[in-house]
Amino acid sequence: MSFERVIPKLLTWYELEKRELPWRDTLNPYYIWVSEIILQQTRVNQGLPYYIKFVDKFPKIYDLAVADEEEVLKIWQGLGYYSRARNMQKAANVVINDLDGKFPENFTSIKKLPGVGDYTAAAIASFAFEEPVPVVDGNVKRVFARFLGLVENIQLAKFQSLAFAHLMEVIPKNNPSTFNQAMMELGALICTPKNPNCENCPFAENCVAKSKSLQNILPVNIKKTKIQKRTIHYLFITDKQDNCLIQKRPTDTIWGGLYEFPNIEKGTTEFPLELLDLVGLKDSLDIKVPTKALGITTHKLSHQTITAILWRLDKSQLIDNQLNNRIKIANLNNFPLHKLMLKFVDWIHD
DNA sequence: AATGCGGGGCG
DNA sequence: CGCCCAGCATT
Repeated sequence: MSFERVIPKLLTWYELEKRELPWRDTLNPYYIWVSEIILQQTRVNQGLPYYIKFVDKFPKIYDLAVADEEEVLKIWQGLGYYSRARNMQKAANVVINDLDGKFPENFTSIKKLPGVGDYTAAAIASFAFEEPVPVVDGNVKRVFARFLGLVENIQLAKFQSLAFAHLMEVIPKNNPSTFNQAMMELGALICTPKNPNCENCPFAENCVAKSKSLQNILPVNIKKTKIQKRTIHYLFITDKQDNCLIQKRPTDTIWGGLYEFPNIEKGTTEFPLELLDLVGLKDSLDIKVPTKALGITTHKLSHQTITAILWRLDKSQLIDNQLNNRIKIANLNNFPLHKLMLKFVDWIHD
């Protein structure tokens, strides 16, 4: 069974079962772009409130281009993969400054924008401009592998290009956007990673995986991510005027561009004296080193498990150096903070 | 081709 | 507790 012949079944199913989502109500490439970036490696339910906040704060691409990076990161706070937000602002500036404010209108030129790869370029080009180029995301790869009974690892670039090439041949020239949406929707609602709902699948009679009872074996999805363990000591240091010190993370690390308390990474559990260096207290002789932490927590990410220890120190006066910003404790929440920092802020306000 | 990059929800 | 999500940039 060729894929092409079951497309009508897919489209019929989609019209009946599709979800109402705000970015499906627009042809504005800017809004579609925003939604696609937010949804990268992110579930619809998680991304939805961020989409609403984002387009409310930056209704036009110009608003995004001229915003402070910290404003953008503040909207993005808690969503993760923060390079997405930084790249979006770069791309917005490319459009405003180099492209005369006009969003690019075809796959190849859209893909040149920072943070836009094959998937996102295809999504925007098809949804906003009806260019017949297939989207190949995790959903589509899963549907494709099961339908054809392919046993290759869907994580490999080879599989990606195979699916792209194959779907490029069959994607309808008429209304390719609906085809793309439908493929992803099928993967999200029916052809799910675990326990796919084959009884209600429009492809049920034609699916190789189902005919061989391989629905729960396929797709082969091998990614070897070794989870790294780290311990980070954070310092909540304050003065008599209710100031504290925070610093900005460099962009080439986790949480790039977000703010946090001064910190160092060290495997031990007692107070690390190196923390004093960071806040200009290296030569102070009158420091009473804390023996008990204010709190300790385990922060789990998909690629590392961080043991975070928060230490509290009071000084009559704080020194803000190159590294640190001295801010009011009450103003912490004006800065973009990662989830671990938000945990700390909760502790402090308790 | 492999790795780093968040956070959350589900079985 | 492991899996995986409307992926991309970098090496």
